[in-house]
Amino acid sequence: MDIQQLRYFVGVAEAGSISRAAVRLGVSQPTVSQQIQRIEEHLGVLLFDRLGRGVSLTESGDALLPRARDILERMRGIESELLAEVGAGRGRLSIGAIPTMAPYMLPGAIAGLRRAYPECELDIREDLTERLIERVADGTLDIGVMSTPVDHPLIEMRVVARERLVVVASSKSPLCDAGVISLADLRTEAAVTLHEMHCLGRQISEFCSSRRVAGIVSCRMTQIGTLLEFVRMGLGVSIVPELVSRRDGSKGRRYLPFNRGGPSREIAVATRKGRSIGRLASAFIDGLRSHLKAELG
Amino acid sequence: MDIQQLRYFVGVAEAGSISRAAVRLGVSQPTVSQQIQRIEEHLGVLLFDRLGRGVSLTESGDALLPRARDILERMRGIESELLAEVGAGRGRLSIGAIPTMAPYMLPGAIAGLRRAYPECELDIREDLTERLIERVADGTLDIGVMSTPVDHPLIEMRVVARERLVVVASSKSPLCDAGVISLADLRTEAAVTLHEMHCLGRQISEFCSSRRVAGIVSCRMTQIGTLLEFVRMGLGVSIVPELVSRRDGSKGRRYLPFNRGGPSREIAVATRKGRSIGRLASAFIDGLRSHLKAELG
DNA sequence: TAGCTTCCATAGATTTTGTCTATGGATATT
DNA sequence: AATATCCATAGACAAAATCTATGGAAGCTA
Repeated sequence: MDIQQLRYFVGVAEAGSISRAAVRLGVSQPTVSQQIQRIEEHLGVLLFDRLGRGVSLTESGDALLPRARDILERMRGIESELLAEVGAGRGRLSIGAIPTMAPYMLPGAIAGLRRAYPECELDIREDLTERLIERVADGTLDIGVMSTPVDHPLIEMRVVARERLVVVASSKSPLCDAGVISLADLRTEAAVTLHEMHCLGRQISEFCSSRRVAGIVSCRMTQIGTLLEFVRMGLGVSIVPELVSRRDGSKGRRYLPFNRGGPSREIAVATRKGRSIGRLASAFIDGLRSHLKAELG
Repeated sequence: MDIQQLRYFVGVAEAGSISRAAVRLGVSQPTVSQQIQRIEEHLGVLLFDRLGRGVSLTESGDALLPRARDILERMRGIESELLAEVGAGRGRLSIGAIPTMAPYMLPGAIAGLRRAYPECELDIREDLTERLIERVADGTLDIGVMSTPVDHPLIEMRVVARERLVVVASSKSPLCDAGVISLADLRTEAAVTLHEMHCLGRQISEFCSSRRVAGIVSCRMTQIGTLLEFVRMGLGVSIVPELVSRRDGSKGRRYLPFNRGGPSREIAVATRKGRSIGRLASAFIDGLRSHLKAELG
């Protein structure tokens, strides 16, 4: 049984006549006759009594009518509701971010998303780059927020911003007097760095070694928060992303920019290659980009 | 958009792959590909991302899936539910009967109907033959219970029984001694008869005049009940249908059959010509027929 | 009652649509 | 790098929906 046939059936029931229904439906009378016959044959019951002057529903036809109307109604509703629903951003978006970005970027980006699509469901996950890449590749995550470079055949990367790295030191440190840091300043400082399980940790150590800045590394932390505590206690200086400073209300630390050619990292969004970007995902990326633009200039 | 297309869509969504879905659905892979494309074109959105290794739902596809499932479910349900509903006799049956039959026949016939189809809705109406015929002809009534003859181009009559008419007299009447009445007996009796607005009234008066029995008609009643009261009070004898006697618990009256060649009336069911007889209507007619057979022999 | 109109069903032609086979290009898998 | 898998396209074929033309039955009108 076919949608078209149901349409004809309802048409005939409402018109009370096959030929009148045919006119309304914009087809020829035999067409309607034949399709009605086909439904009747398919169901094995007569749906209309042919009365010479039009037709009238039989008991079975009467039972079918509301169901047919219902289905047609739903079919009609599909398109508009579908677009409305997608447009309203109902639906789920799963986002992953690396630990050195999540706390500093997601809240701002998500605030923008929620403003545009209040009804969306979000699923947030924090994990290391490699794990995030796997999840995006296998479809578990829609979006991964991380740093470049990432090389995976199934992953497409979109760079949304660049974030400078800055030096953080105890307020009592003599480095603070300079106001601006040059690479040479760091050679003599004790340093507290992030563990290399984090891509940020690797980026910093690569940067330092490439510039021949082999500071005295005393500790490898797994969280930026811990790192900051060590710095405050004067156990060394460190290098952290610029956004960390925006969030730090403590008086015990000072953040010092590099003078020029200082290190930075790219903030990028990873998606599954070939997969279309939904409106939610798209809105999130936009929100992230504009949030970072506002914060980082 | 087509049911078949929705079926393919759901199939692909469940299989996660067009070719696997094609196998499950028992059609070729290009068939499914093409129909999916057709829906996408029709809706103007992509429903699947082609990932090289199978496909996966887009945001829009995800929104469509539950609706598509819903519609398919309802389509699948139509046939079985329809037959079940009609089979269960859910639905309405409107019955009309003439006043000289309704109280004596409908209760018994309807009892049988309700036993078979407890869920049916009944709409009972009592009216004179002419009015009933109109209602049946225009479809307001499904069934009319009345007596022959009826001649109307849109009405089909089914005789279901024949009912003898009997004489009713006061217990004190000398007629009671005979036990069986001959026509000659009536010539000398005062008679109370039914108004000729009732077909029964006309039938009786025709019968009498054709047999040259011109009784002394003292009154024309519009209800059999009233008639019986007059008889009990000894104001005359009357002729009533046999079934009336079955219902009469009073000691004040006696019912006396005619000896032979006595009057009778046909009990018939009127339906709209060309209109199919539903299960409820059919069950009612059967119930009426068997009830009358039991009561009248 | 005769004639006209309306209405539905049927038949055959035509077009549209659904489906198939064959094939090519793109993407994983070994 | 070779192979296998998967989806898209093209062309052929078959099924179906639809159309026009026509016939028969039933109401309406004079």
